Amino acid sequence: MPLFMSKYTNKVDGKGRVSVPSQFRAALPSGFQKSIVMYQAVNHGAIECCDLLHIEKVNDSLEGFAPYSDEHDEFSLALMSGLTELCFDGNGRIILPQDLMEYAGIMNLATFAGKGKTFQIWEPAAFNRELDIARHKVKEKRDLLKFRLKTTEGTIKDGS
Amino acid sequence: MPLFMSKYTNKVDGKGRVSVPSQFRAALPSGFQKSIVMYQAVNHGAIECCDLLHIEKVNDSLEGFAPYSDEHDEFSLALMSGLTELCFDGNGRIILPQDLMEYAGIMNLATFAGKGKTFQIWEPAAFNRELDIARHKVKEKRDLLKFRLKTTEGTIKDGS
DNA sequence: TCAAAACCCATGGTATTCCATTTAAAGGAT
DNA sequence: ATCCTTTAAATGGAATACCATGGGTTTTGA
Repeated sequence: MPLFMSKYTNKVDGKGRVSVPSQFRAALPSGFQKSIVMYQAVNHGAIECCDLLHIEKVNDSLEGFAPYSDEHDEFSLALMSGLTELCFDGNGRIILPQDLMEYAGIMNLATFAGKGKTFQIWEPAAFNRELDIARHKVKEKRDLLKFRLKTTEGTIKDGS
Repeated sequence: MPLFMSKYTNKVDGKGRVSVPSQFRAALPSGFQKSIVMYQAVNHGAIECCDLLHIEKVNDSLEGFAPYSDEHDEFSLALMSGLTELCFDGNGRIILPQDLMEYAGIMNLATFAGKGKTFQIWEPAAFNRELDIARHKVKEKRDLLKFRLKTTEGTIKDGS
């Protein structure tokens, strides 16, 4: 499974265009390489991004709720209405929506930060601050991370 | 699988015409791109919309009830009699029915909000209020959402 | 006959596509 | 390792196509 990793800072032009790093584009699942989906990150002033396949899985999981239930209504509205699908132009660029740029405080530069199955887009200075904080948190809590091993059956169990 | 996502606010002209966002029209299943079906949202003062294929599936699911049972009677009547099918004009617009506009409190602007397999049409201010509520509910209930993984056989089982 | 709906065309703005240039990375040879 | 060549990626700007919107005209059906 290809993962989003490393970080890249690219320019945002007057139209709001940015090049998505080619490594990130290459990490998109086959059949889903035409676009990415983005939304406000829940815990930070940043843009969170993933591929459309990931969104389809989330949507499928909504079927766990009865179709006319309050929960289905609340989750589908809150999750799906906030999404934006952006297709790449011929050069691998997207146009950042105005509201998301403002939410993240992005002006002329955008930092793409890999997070594994997703990645984020930050205003560069804000990203550096947050990265610093995250590293300190990880130092404190490092013992909490446990490796999980995949068995051949595809199920998951705790490793040693 | 195409999904309705993101949100768009369009004008309603004097004739009650609105452009359905092109992204939503493009998300309609092939063979069902001439019209959409709408009805009063069950839980809110909003218009709920979907494609005709979706309605056919809902209708199929009514066969889970015995043909002359009370439930079959109640559900089929309640769900199907309130539906309105609206065809697009040459520019991708529909004419909102008067009663549904009043039910949703829509005057000059209409907000289209994607919900995955369906979407809703709201009076813009009412939508913003409801979105805020829905987001809070989701934060409280977020543990209820369980990812569901499709197996290669096409059946669905709970994942971890 | 009248109003509502369907159809048609025109416009302005926005988003998409295309091409040209610059910059950076990768590979080979000295 | 250094320099040069080659390729790919990122950037800038212009041309094009699409879409939302407004208005008008014809058709439909009550």
